[in-house]
Amino acid sequence: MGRPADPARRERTLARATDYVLAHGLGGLSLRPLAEALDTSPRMLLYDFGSKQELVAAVLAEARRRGAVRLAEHLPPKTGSVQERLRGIWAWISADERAPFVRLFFEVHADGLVHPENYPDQGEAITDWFDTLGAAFRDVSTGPDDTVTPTLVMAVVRGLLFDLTATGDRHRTDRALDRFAELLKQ
Amino acid sequence: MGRPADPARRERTLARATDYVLAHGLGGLSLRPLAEALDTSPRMLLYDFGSKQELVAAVLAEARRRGAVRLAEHLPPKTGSVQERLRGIWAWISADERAPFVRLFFEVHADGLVHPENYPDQGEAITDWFDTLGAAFRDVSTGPDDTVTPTLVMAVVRGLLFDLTATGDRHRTDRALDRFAELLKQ
DNA sequence: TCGTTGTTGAAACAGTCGTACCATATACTC
DNA sequence: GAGTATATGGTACGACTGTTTCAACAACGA
Repeated sequence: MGRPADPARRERTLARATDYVLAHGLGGLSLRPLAEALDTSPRMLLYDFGSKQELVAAVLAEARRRGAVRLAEHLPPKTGSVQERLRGIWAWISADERAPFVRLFFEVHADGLVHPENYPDQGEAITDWFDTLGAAFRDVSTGPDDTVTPTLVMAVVRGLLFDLTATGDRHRTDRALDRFAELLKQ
Repeated sequence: MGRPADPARRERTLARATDYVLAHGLGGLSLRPLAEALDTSPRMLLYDFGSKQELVAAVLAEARRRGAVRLAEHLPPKTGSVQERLRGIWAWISADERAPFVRLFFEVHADGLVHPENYPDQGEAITDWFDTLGAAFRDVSTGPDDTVTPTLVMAVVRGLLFDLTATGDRHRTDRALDRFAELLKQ
């Protein structure tokens, strides 16, 4: 009895809110401008998500879900040399289309350093790449439980992403990755 | 004639404000709490710095100045193997005492990605390590103008710092750096 | 039609923000 | 003392924040 609930509205809003956050960042996020960009009202955002904090949590979960999907779509190729695979990962993650994700990634990390209490699973966001990467670089690992190789590979990727996003120097960062690939081969 | 100006007050305030920002981060910085912690008033902060934006700029400049001094005090030892030098840099930069600097570093970078217009010299903060590092790792460089080696070394350090600050896993990150040092030696 | 449940708008609340204005106090020269 | 420049307190403004409150409307079953 009574009017039927419309769960699709929340999903629609969540999707568009995630777009908005990816485009504008988390830092200055405010309900009123967000609502206006989404053709809704702060009233409805709170109605659907309870509070701003819960909305942000939902948006971050959605962003991570999207990232995982995109990654799964891309990673399959396990063929080729170590260099080719490494270059493939770098080319993908450093492409302009990934820039909003990368930006949000860095923003969340930085905010997590100041307010760790808001990000109870910050560590997982780092280490959950390891299963995937460990498999992709099994031939240069020291063993099946080797976490050091994925750690180093991801550190290089993240460090170069940091450099690239700050300096915009594509040529230099590309060459540094090539250099690392050569070192790894030996 | 008239009351003499007291430039020392501004300097004192700047020093304490920098301490405060290093302790509390840039994100939620607000004049009133800052002033209270510094035993002054928002009125005086604006009197000395003109605006919040200029205050922040002054604080960031001061923080960078301090970091450069600390680095200069530490780096001199150019002796030892590549591994020893690399481990020395890592041990120093990843020490707990450097945590506030590292945190602010990541925070500024993330904010710079969202508001590039506020950080006209973001790139320099990355590349001005190169002269120092290029000299320190000359023996593994391909030439005197090699920017690839410093780029890769700093990427590893920053990437592992990212990992360490997010996961707190000292053991794994230390071992990853050792692994990189071995690769670099060959 | 009525009761019930979900949805939505408008407005207000209590708070914080950076900043400006106005008066006053302080420390100096003459 | 007067004159003058710096230093400071107090206060208020206008714009914003997340959130709440109250009312109305919409869609359904009985």
